[in-house]
Amino acid sequence: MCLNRKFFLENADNVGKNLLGKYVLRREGKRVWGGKIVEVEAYLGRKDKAAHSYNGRRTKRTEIMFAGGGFVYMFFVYGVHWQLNFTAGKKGEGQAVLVRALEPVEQGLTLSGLQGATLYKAASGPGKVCRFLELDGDFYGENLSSSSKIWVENWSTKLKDGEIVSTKRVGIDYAGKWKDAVLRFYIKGSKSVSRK
DNA sequence: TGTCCGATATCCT
DNA sequence: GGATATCGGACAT
Repeated sequence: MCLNRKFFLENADNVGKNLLGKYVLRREGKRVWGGKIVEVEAYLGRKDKAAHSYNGRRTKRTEIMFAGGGFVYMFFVYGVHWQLNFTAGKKGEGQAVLVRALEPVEQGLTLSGLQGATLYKAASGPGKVCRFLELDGDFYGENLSSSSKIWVENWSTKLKDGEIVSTKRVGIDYAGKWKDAVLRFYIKGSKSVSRK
């Protein structure tokens, strides 16, 4: 079943944890592929110095963060990489969840001949997620639904607390006290997590 | 394990 | 016009 808007209306830390084990799917013509979400980070919006929406900053780029949960927020970093986020929370809050890593799926879905380490590392980082899913700025603002080119399927049972590892977020040294906030979550033991 | 650095969209002055 | 970025691959050590 495709996750609906309601799923994304909670705060980003809850949405992030709930997304672990769910499946991001992509469709391009007849080809359908995707992966299990195994690593995420939450950005809490206005109060969170690490978030692009910190202090309510609204620009062309951040605007979608304030639309409420359930939209795709794409942005570009380091001159090379796109990043996939899902907006979260209520309208005006500026919350989002960064999708940091996927385990590519094979069952009934097309995968282009990847196996072994190449397979489980194909989307083991936020930049690689976008390369694997063939996402770029054109997906900015996309509505997450099964009639779209990107959506999230709820194929798994809820994870137990013991299966989730929580840590600080990555690459946000500029964020003052917020750089130490425990808002990164990943599935314990997954080979596709970007770093231990 | 550590350092280096790409190549550009977006924001700021 | 200038600075910076929610990273990843390469190569040295």
